[in-house]
Amino acid sequence: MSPRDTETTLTARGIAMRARIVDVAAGLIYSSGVEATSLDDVMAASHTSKSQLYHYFTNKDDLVRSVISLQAQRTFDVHNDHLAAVVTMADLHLWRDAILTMYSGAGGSGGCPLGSLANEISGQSETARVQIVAGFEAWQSQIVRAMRALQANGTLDPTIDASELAAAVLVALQGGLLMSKTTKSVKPLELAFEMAIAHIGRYALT
Amino acid sequence: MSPRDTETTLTARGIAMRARIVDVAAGLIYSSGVEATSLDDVMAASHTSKSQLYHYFTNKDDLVRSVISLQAQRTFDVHNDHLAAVVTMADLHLWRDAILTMYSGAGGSGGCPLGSLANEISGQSETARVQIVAGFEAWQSQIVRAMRALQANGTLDPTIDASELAAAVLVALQGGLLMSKTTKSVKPLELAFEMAIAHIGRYALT
DNA sequence: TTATTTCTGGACTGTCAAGTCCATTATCGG
DNA sequence: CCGATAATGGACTTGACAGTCCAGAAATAA
Repeated sequence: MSPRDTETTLTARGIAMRARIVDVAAGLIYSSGVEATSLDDVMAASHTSKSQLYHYFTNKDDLVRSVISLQAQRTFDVHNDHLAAVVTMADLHLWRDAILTMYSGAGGSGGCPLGSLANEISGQSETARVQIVAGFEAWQSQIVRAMRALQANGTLDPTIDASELAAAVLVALQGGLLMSKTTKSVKPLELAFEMAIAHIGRYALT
Repeated sequence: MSPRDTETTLTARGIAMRARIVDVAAGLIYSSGVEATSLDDVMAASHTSKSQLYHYFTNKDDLVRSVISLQAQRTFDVHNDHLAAVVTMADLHLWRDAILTMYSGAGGSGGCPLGSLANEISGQSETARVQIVAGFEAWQSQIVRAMRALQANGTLDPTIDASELAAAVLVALQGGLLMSKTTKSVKPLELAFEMAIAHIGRYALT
């Protein structure tokens, strides 16, 4: 899948080096954006040379693609830890609390890694856009699974569209994360969760 | 307020020229972002020369500040047309329909001009961030006014915090606009409105 | 050991972008 | 009409950045 595959074979050391570069690049891009992050920045922060970057990646776009994959995976993992075992409405609040703590603890939210990328390059690169949409869909499918679980055990109205409900929840979170990043306050994200969970609660069976 | 003020005085022609440059720059930045829009791009699209840009603006940041002001004002005006005279819940649906039509008509949403700017530069320039936050607050105050109107005429529970409710609505819209831009579909924005209005509806008095 | 391949260092190139400078043309006030 | 000032054209400088190239170090397999 990756352009690298046809070039060389990576050793264990190479795999680790590559992962470190992607990790560092993801951090820089998260805080400064794709355009504002130069390869020189990545080199300096990861203590690597230009040859290394072009040994592991065909160009900057390739590196960015890897960063998107990493952020999508990380996002998936974080939410999966809390959404996978949802059986009651209270579990949704636990999920909310965990995410809220995570973002407030990190000294003011820096926004959603995936959302930031979406905003910046979904209009520039179609392949990147598709890749990010896939990340969102994976995330959304986790929420769908949680909704279906609630429907299955009689907590939630089984006639409503779990997919649309999940999409709305994701929309709320994205808005909350963007506004929290902008206002440097966790409040918007809190309001987003409250609204999203209340939205789900509208279809709760007593 | 603007850095230009201390330099020269603008004639009517100069004011028009300056406005045209800001307008063109706003369009380019809206579709490509701040970093990806060069002054050469602005020159080409507005048929101006470099001297003109530096005659009307001290530097690129100054131009960007003007673009932010313009977009904040435009956003304010668009929503004001529909929110200023809200007296019933049905008026909120008219507002939703108008905005939805506006974004779907433009061949796939390009996102919120203010939200896109917020995402890209709120982490880079503190002054820009503050300026954008002010734009959001003005927008939010329109929603607050609409909520207060509904509370005043007995449509909405007067004990709830109109400010928090408005903030949640704004969060939903931002999320919807971002997701619509990313997925190239109006659906997320529709879901955002539906959720936001339902959220308001929870506090409606029968 | 030795041949082969991966991995790394860093100098170098070409391009593009921001910002400067100066000359020239339009416009305005008196 | 005529100085002063605003408005414009465009060449030029400087720096940053993506991408190239080649030489050498390290590891791997036989």
